[in-house]
Amino acid sequence: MKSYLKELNDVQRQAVTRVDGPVLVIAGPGSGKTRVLTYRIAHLIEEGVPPWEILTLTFTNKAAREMKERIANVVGDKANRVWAGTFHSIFARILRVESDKIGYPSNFTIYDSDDSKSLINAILKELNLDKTVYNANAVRSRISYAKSDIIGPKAYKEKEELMQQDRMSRRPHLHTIYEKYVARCKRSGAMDFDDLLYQLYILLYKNKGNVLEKYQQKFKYLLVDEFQDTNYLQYAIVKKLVKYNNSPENICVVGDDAQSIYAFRGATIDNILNFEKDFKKLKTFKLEQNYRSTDHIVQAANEIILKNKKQIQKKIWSDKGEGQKIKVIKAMTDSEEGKRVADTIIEQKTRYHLKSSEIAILYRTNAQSRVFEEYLRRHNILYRVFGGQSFYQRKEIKDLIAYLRLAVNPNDEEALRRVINFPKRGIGATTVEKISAIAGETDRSMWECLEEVQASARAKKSISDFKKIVKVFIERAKTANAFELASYIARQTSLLDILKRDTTIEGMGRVENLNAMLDGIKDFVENDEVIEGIADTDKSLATYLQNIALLTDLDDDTIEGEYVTLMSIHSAKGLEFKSIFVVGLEEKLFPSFMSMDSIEGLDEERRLFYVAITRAEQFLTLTYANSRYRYGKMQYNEASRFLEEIDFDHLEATFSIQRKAEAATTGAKVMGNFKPLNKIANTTLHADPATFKPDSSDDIQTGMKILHLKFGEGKVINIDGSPGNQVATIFFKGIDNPQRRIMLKFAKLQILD
DNA sequence: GGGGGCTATGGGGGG
DNA sequence: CATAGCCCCC
Repeated sequence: MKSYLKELNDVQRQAVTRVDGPVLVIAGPGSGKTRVLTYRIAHLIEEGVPPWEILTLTFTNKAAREMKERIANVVGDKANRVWAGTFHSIFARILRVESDKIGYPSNFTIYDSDDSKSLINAILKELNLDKTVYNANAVRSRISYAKSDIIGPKAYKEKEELMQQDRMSRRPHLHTIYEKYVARCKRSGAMDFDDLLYQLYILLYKNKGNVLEKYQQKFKYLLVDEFQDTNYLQYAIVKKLVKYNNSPENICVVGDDAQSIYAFRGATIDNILNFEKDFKKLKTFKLEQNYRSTDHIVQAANEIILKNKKQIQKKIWSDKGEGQKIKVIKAMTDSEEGKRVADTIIEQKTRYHLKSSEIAILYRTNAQSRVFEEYLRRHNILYRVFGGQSFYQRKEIKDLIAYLRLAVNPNDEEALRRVINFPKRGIGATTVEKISAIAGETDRSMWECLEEVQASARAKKSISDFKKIVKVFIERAKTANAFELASYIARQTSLLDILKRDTTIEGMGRVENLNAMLDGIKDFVENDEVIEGIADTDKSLATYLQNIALLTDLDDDTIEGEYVTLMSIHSAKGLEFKSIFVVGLEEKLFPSFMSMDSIEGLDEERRLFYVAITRAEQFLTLTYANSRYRYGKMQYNEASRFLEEIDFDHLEATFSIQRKAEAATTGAKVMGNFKPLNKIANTTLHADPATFKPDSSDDIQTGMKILHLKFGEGKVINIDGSPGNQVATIFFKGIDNPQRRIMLKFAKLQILD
């Protein structure tokens, strides 16, 4: 047996060595999914498959990069020639080569979501539609859904169901916006994120020049990671590539329905379910052993996911021992939550010698990071925040990028609008709208009709000056490399000088950012390492721009070191840490108020919670705050229902005792919120003064069941304070504020057992 | 056309 | 709280 096969368990090995025909791997968290994928690719190569005939599609660049590294560990340099990347980046690469077949230039611009939104807002204005009703985000997600279901503007209009929904949500003109949006992207030579998939599908579907057969031949083996997060469109493309007459159907998909957390961008679990129908010769493997977490964590995860309706039956298990119980921290305010988490991190670092890099704080929304940053800074703990605004979304960076985009593709309207009057050159909103109107009437890009506008002599002069400098950029782009051009533009447009005038700390940060951007471009140009095969050796500015459009700051692995990781749960998927803090476990925050009104929405939130806790190897801490600042207002929150869904046995004593008592008085572990008790339960044992015999306070110890003359039966949770002044924290079930602090030297307590 | 200051509004996850 | 949009004045 090949040595790498010995590193696999039986099921993993079967999944790796079954190379021909369709394979589905259902992989629970921590079950060695990446190992199976990478070893499978390595095995294919060892069996003689040329690496460039293998296509691996992932969701993040990070996953793709990691996979290549791990394949290289087994097969060496050949790993570089495997096609491995995100759906978006691989498809963008193909579209760059084939775009002429669907009427796009090869130097097409990729619109990010800000570009899409601003285009939608421009269209709303032109159509005179109320932007509170036609909210740009809502419109964008509607268009995105349509594309993900392969419904173009024309088909959209003909689908009565969709039109009905739009009328119901008082957005009857949505299809018009969609139609205009698509037209505007086209005439700008731009594709949004969904287009990278949608247009590739169109390319394969139209099959001009037998481009479909070309890629069916090219990619003999296909692998898809995180298959549960694919949408209808992605699956349709995959099928186009591997399902045809006499196809060997060499496709392997890996996924876990329980970790599907991207329904909001069109992902559907149906793809896993349909997979079995679409590929009759399918062989399914289930990876159920968890190699990551200790048992309390694994079992808690199992219990939680059971609450969901739809799922593929599986039971995840671990042989790592029962491990630590899950700690629950209840804080009064968000600020206290931050403090207690920082304190706990210090404690874990000293008591268990955890390194910062082994710890992560995970939250539902990126906005929650601030308090944790504050307290970590106070404690001098290094941290790094992922997500939120990425480097390339900063204003100063986007401004420079907009000029670069124009130099590559002057039809790019969003770029043009962004910089036509920045820095100020006297082309105001009125003039821009006039240009836009001409463009709309004649269906050309704004760039093409710049000088046809009726305006004051001064405005016309400004416009022709603007056109002149952009033309210079376009010319230079043909000969100069990306770095030379970018530096030239930064100087010529005085972007850098303007920033330098701002001497505030933020202003200086912006100068640094712009310089860092220039350095980044320099790196891109000067990195002349040529990797044989398909690896990117294209140093053109167009390629650079398309690359960075698809980067997130999760992909920035240049910063290495000892820091605590702060990120959203979504971006933590696929990662693991010794110690995980899942924070902000409150109703309306997690689960999010946006998802609370439907079962499907709640189920997805629950899967998200499942993903969150299964990131932990040894320590899991769940926290919530009674009140927190949100949108500048104080909000009062109940603890998340998800906390209730974990069996008490997996929780640390304090919290589980409290919860047990509450469950006893409320009658059940019902779904919903647990509020402070306000009734005295009739089951509570009250002390009878006649038979009450207090024991000596010196004998009271943590964990004892005791009887108190006034409060009744209780359990000692903790004893602290200096000798002679000891204070016991006792939980009395069935009274208001059940947790009481009692001075032992005065207390009259009878020990029950 | 440009700039400052005020008010209203939205508010999630990401490629 | 952050941002967009508006009004007003230069």
